[in-house]
Amino acid sequence: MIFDDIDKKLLTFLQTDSKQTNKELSNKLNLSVTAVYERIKKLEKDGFINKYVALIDKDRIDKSFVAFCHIKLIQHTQDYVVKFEKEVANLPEVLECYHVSGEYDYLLKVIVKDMMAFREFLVKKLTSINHIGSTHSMFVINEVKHTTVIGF
Amino acid sequence: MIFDDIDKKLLTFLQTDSKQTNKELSNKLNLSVTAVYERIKKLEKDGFINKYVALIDKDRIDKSFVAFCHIKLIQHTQDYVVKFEKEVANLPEVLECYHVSGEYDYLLKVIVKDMMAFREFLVKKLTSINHIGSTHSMFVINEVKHTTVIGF
DNA sequence: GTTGAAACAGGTTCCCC
DNA sequence: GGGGAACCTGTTTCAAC
Repeated sequence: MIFDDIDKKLLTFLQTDSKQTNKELSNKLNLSVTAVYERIKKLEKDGFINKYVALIDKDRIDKSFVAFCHIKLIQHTQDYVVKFEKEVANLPEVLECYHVSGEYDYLLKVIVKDMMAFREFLVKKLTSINHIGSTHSMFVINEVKHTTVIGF
Repeated sequence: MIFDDIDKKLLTFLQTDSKQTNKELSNKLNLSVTAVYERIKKLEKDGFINKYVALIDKDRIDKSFVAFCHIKLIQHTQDYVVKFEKEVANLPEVLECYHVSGEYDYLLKVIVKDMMAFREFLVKKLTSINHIGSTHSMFVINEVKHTTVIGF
């Protein structure tokens, strides 16, 4: 299949604002509305576009506290790993969880109301998961950049 | 202003899939289409919803390599900090940049094609920014969870 | 890939309760 | 504040080039 520079531009536009009309996009891309429509459908069908979502203001809904948690497991048997990953994925406070290289096994991005809520989360939810060896948390002092737009 | 449980549910639905019709949402929320429409407009106007975007498959566009970089600055004068943050924010490979507590000053989420591209990025772009003292990179081995949905 | 037009669906407005 | 119907804008399909 063909995936050209116009598709790349189109994806960039849609990653920035998915509520633009096909007419607006057709102007920016110097294409007809029909061509834009067909390209978008192709990008959706071929799995380039996963989904369309609303991004909300975390401060506005009282989730201003962001922290990153390093986690080390006690053991790394298949059983332990699978169970840990499953339980972590089910925690709504955990937006992201990665298995990473380095001293620790996992890196988690956690979002809660405030420091107190974070303490709650850490004690009641996170460390109550079995198999966790040690954790190390970093608090976000300031968000310098945060985008969902992947550039080309 | 009022921000009730229905609004919370609505935000959760929109964070998951913003292409749902108001009719579908009205069914899920047991409201009329008009009520859904007005609530969404209110949430947009009041800044709860920042924007609507398309989320794309990073592997599909050859950006499969994700790394987190810890960065320590040489100095922390206002000048240095402002300049560093500005330059980092301009790098398209950097999706997220946080000023964090702990041993290092910043934590960056970087996305590129592969390990070689990451090396390029590190040597040519990141460390060519002045004022950087030291860096420490963690590579993502596996993405266990990655969502943009902030829960209530 | 383009244009134009027709058909349709959904968003938007208004008036009612 | 919510519901129903009319209106209007954008999407979708299709034809012909």
